Amino acid sequence: MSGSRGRALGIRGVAEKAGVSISTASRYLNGKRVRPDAEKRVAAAVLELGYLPNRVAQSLRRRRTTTLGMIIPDITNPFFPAVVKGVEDTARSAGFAVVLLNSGDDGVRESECLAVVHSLRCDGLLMIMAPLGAHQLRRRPAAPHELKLPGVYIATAPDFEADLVMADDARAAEQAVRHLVSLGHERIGCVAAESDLSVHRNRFEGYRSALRKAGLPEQPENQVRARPTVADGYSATAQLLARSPRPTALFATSYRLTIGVMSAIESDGLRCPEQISVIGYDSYDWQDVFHPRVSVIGQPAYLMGARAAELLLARLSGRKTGPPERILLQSNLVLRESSGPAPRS
Amino acid sequence: MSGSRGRALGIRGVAEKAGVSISTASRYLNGKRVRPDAEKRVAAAVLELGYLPNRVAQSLRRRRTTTLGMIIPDITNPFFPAVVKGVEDTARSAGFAVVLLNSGDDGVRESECLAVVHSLRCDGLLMIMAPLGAHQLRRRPAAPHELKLPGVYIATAPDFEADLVMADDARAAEQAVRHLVSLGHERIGCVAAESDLSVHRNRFEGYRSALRKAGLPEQPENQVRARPTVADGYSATAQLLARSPRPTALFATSYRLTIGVMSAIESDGLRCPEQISVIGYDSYDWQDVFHPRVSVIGQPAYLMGARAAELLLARLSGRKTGPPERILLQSNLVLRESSGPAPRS
DNA sequence: TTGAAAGCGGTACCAA
DNA sequence: TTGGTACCGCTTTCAA
Repeated sequence: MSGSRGRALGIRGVAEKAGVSISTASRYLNGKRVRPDAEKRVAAAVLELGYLPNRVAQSLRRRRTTTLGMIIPDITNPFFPAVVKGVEDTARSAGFAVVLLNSGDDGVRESECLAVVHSLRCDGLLMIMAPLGAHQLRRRPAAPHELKLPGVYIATAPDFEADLVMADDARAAEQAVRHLVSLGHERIGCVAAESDLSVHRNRFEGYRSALRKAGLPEQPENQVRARPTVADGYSATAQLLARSPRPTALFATSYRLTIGVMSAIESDGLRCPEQISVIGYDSYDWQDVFHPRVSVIGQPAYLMGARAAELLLARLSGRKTGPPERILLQSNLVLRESSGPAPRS
Repeated sequence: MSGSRGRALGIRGVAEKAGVSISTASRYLNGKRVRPDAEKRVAAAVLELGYLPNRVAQSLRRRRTTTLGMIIPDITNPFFPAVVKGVEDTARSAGFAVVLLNSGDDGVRESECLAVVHSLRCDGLLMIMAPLGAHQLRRRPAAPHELKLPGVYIATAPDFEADLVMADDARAAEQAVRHLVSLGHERIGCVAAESDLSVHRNRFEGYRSALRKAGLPEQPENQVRARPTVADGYSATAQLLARSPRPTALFATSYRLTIGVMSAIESDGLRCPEQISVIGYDSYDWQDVFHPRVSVIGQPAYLMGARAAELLLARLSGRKTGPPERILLQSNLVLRESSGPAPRS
């Protein structure tokens, strides 16, 4: 009746009830051939006892846990859930469970997370680096590659060779700004995340590159860096808006910054896109319905997670060998209504 | 130099290098008293070897994994990340890691998740039930309480006694609708999640209760149920809006439904709140900046996760005993601009 | 094919 | 206090 009455007996109990040796039970459970009648008896015993193998014991013996660690800055940032989902879905299809750790945008906590993953003996690691203090990673506990822990980095590249899945940030940013240029904007500001992560550097470079290619001046006075929070995005934008002449378009390099930018624009009583255009980062369904409908660069978040997990799994199974791979996924420009023609001066 | 060169020797290696027995090394590592010089030598060996205890082995022997399973419908629904964070933060402070599983709103997958948690021998379970097919939970693998797996439910109550952390959905919904009434609305529609989960039932009941207490008619023609997706929220709302006379206010019982409702309203060319008011569910920072600024009921998501984890941890440690506890947390009505006076007919 | 037995890396009991 | 050792539950030789 019940699947787990009394103390769990383990495989020993199954073997006894089936009248076979532990070895035979184990073999059956692992899909190896056993004599037909034994097969039936073991199967029956398993069912009756509601037996589920103890993965802790399996892990100890097999020296693999079929478990993946995933370290992310903060699940509360809406970009991450989709990549986590991508990871989880593909990991689970392969029988792997994932342990999720939030580093809290903090380099030292990130190191602690790494220690947990190591201590748990996860077979592999999916890592999205923290924006602040990522350099800490180079201290003890060591970086993944020093731990010889198979790992793939997501979204942002570490400063050593490693498997990596990232979006084409520079290209996408450049395209976004080029679009602004094509709309007639000449003073294009940038509210950039203050971070030494490659993601953010690349986005900023994409912005500058677009300016350059368009023959527009460097305009450092229209660029400002901010910690990637709504509040800091707001004040950074307020600064920019105070300039005279002020920019007619703004590019924000992260989700929270985008919210901050829009908020500051509204506070200033500016109409978007009539008086000022903006293109932000990361795309969500609510943006299709709330105003101003903000134009953004959308990242293939789910896919990034899925591809990263696939690569890691392939590495673990030995299906894939060779030098570190770098997978570049395409972002796409989602044009909504916050980007319009430059106002005539 | 390196923390993990060559094959890991384990505690055995530490003991050897320190010139003590394995037992002594183990004792030291577990904070028990050992003779002072041994203490120093072991500490040095640990450092030099970069030794980190193998939690798999510890778990097998101690029969506890210091690991929590957490099953949620879909991390991609923005309500969940905050509760996950609450869980993770408090779990980690207590030395617990959390394994995150998405049930995908699907009852049978939810059962599989449960099997994984069981197989992994997680010490406890945090469960947010899936909206669809939750009844499946009563099949094999059994429900948590049948597995004798300590667990606390979050957000929605199972149909048996269990530790539980939930928001005061009925009260909050009633308050929201009462507010609409106080604004002069009489035809108040409800776009309710089609689900037998207690969360959703309670919200709907809160709505009806407010109507009743206000002496307003039942108006079933203004109520519609929809699967909790943006698309279904949209079409359900479209239906409601086609009625004549149409409702002057709408209450949506979930986040995605709220988006769908706003979208349908806009498609109909209705101005909100001038022509129609709405109060939705779940509060996010972007709602303060994008229009219409939607009024919603905000749940204490992070706190729900944190309290649930606390309770579970207390249960595991034996600090807390006794009958199932039911923790009720307060939601709050966030009035923004989508709720205004009823239009004069 | 099958069963006995040796571990996997720790913990904890027991005698010294 | 310390060291020797059985054991946690399962996998995997190895010999029969």
